[in-house]
Amino acid sequence: MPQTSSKKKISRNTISRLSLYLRELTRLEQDGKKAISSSDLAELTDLTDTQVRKDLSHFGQFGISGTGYEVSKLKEAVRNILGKDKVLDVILIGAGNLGMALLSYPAFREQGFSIKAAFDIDTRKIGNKTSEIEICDIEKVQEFLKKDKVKIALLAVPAFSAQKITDTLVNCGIRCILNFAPIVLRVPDEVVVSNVDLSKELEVLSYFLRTAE
Amino acid sequence: MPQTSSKKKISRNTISRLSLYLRELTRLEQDGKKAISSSDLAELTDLTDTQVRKDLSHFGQFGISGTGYEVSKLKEAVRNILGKDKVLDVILIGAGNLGMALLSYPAFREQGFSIKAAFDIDTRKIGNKTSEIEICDIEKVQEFLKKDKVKIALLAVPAFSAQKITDTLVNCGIRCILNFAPIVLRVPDEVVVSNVDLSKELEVLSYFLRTAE
DNA sequence: ACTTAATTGGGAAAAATTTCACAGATAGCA
DNA sequence: TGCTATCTGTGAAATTTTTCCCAATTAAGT
Ligand SMILES: NC(=O)c1ccc[n+]([C@@H]2O[C@H](COP(=O)([O-])OP(=O)(O)OC[C@H]3O[C@@H](n4cnc5c(N)ncnc54)[C@H](O)[C@@H]3O)[C@@H](O)[C@H]2O)c1
Ligand SMILES: NC(=O)c1ccc[n+]([C@@H]2O[C@H](COP(=O)([O-])OP(=O)(O)OC[C@H]3O[C@@H](n4cnc5c(N)ncnc54)[C@H](O)[C@@H]3O)[C@@H](O)[C@H]2O)c1
Repeated sequence: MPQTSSKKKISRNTISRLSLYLRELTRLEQDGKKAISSSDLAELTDLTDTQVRKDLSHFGQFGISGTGYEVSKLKEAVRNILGKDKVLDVILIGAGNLGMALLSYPAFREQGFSIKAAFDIDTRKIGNKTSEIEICDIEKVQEFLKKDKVKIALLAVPAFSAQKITDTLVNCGIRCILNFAPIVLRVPDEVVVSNVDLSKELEVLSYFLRTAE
Repeated sequence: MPQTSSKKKISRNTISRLSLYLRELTRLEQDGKKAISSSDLAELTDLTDTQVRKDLSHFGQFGISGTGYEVSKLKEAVRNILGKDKVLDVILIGAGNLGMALLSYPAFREQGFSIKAAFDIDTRKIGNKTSEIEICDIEKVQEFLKKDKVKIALLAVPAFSAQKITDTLVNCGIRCILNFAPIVLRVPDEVVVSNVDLSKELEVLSYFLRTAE
């Protein structure tokens, strides 16, 4: 309702596709490519040229009729749309098998995400250090968020404790959660959750495998 | 075009939601709940009651007017729709940080997925054993798939080698790929790919964080 | 047996998303 | 300069997805 900005609402799928464009544009720039057409970008992302143009058109005009898009200019534009002009700080909750994989994934930092802190409840893990990040006691997360206004949390704890932690995080100012636990989190309207649900993905594959036969 | 089965095409999103229903129904059954209404199931999955009923209606009539759904009956029905009446065999390609997390995740087996084999190219990893699964030389994957007709692969290799491995896997009969590498895979029409793209998810959160301000 | 309340299934309407189609812009070349 | 190729941006149309709505069904209470 209080849509502060003047823009119309953009769907999550549109934003997901922008992320794909950004990835390809980054590669193209590294490869020294100067210009690209919507149909070539569509080819790279397995979409259609009109889809590409329509997606971009929600945010402005970035191309030149007859010529296409300048790679580095479009890349910057998409980066800005996605809010990647600044480094994006995140915290990690749960340094188990999955959490540790996330912590030691160098591409996050390269892509402008910075894991500022990691928290766990297991005393055997607290104090360990990986990739410059020390794992802290989950009890300290409240205190941490009072000082460091991180807005995004990666949630990699077991399902049974995910909701409780979520409530704490939201209370401490977390506004976005990337949730790996197989549970539908309850959050206030202003908090955004993305779910990474591997069982769901496998079941989708299972369904299509079955129906293809 | 050659739509073998008589059914109309069901969207991926519908199937994703069925997976959510299945998860909740499984919990409800474990908790001893006998019956549930579409609106209660919607509440649990953060959807609407009409969405739940419409999704199910594509596959038959599972409820009783005025009463709702019998939990165990609906659970079985959804399980069958998703092809989970049989154990689903998968292989893992790439036993790095992420691959090892997948390998040691017990919930997959509990949910009817079975990792039959794991493959890597790194000689330091080949021969190691985790959760009863020995990591094999990737060179052996072709041979393995000749004997074991596994149809689903979890692909957790670096992006630069993902396409090449994919071509091999598809040649050897793999029909579904759960891809963790940040790349759009090229596959023939009959092969289904699901992408788990964490950077994409984070960028979606970044966008919504920015626009919420 | 009758009434009331709850609930499904599915056609119809509404909303959202994708695709179509084309005017207008640009570059290359004769 | 004029012609042709190409390509964008965007309303309009088509398609897909979601929501609305209600007749029909069931259970429970009186
Ligand atoms: N590992 C996988 O491949 C995989 C796949 C799909 C989904 N998941 C999901 O991801 C989540 C994490 O999986 P995992 O394999 O890393 O599990 P894990 O058990 O290895 O790690 C969970 C970690 O969370 C910590 N923890 C528990 N309660 C906590 C709390 N209240 N506060 C802070 N930390 C807490 C534990 O000490 C542990 O270190 C789970 O919800 C799991 O279902 C994992
Ligand atoms: N770790 C994360 O948190 C994370 C997050 C997002 C995406 N990803 C993606 O998931 C994939 C795996 O990530 P990771 O962190 O496990 O990387 P990793 O480097 O730890 O592991 C990759 C593994 O693949 C193996 N490999 C390389 N080429 C191979 C080949 N041709 N055949 C078989 N095995 C091969 C390597 O030996 C290594 O063991 C990557 O594409 C990465 O971009 C990882």
